[in-house]
Amino acid sequence: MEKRHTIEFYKKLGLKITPQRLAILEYLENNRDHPSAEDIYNALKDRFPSMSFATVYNTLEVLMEKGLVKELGIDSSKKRFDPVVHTHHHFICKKCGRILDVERNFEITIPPELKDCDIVDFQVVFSGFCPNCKNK
Amino acid sequence: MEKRHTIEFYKKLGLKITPQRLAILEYLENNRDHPSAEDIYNALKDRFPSMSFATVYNTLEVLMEKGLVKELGIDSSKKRFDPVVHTHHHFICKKCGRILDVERNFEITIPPELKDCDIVDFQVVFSGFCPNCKNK
DNA sequence: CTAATTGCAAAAATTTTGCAGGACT
DNA sequence: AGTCCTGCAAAATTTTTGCAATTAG
Repeated sequence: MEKRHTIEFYKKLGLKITPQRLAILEYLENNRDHPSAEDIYNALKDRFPSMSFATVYNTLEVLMEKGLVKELGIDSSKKRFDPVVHTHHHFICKKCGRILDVERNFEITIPPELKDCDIVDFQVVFSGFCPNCKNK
Repeated sequence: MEKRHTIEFYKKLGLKITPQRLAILEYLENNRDHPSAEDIYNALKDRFPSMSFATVYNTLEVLMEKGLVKELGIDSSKKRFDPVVHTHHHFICKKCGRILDVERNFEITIPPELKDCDIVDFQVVFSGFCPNCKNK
């Protein structure tokens, strides 16, 4: 897969490169855990003890504006972020909250009751219990 | 449609009937706005000035345990609740947050990458702009 | 009478914001 | 140099919790 969260890519967008942002980019690159803001913060605070939530949220905000990250509303307890922005689908574990990717093409036609809406996107969300949780 | 949020139904589940709960039941009955806890609280505080969030959340909790209400993880800014629990799908407006029901049967087979998961449910979430917001 | 429920208020958890100082181009 | 970014702390939102008083069955 092509690297997208790179310095070059970032510079092209006219964004300033800071060590904190680079670390966030690096953390997100190819990340498939659908981290929350706190996950990102926790993952980086060792290397950047001064890292603040403001920076994490600010960077995520910028990345979302540039289309490099999507906010997920799948986990009702907190926002999760997905650096994989092409259309794909998800599974969420009702017990541990783990979110898995589902890379599949579902043939879905716009339903008639939404004919007056401007549909931008759709996604399928499966829910249930992940392999780790299903036998407990 | 059969009434489900009735006193009889509620009593059968062994739950105590209080005026507050009745008001919440009545508010939810046939509600298609996918209200948040605050929406419910606001809708009822005139009639029940002493109504508290504890009661709203507590009642929703109980209703969820009994399978009469589902928590939606569609609106990433807050939890929304749906008194319509049979399988159906949704559209959310990216601008105003309105959630519309989509009553359709999508033919979706469990994808291979989830073969080791215990899938309980799935739903399709469309997003975009509702009729009110799409031309602004 | 007993156990469940309410309301209040405090706390917890998550996200947003203002602003001064600092870093990037 | 000028603008954007960071970090801190405070605030705003949403949700949860403990507990005493009340109420339903």
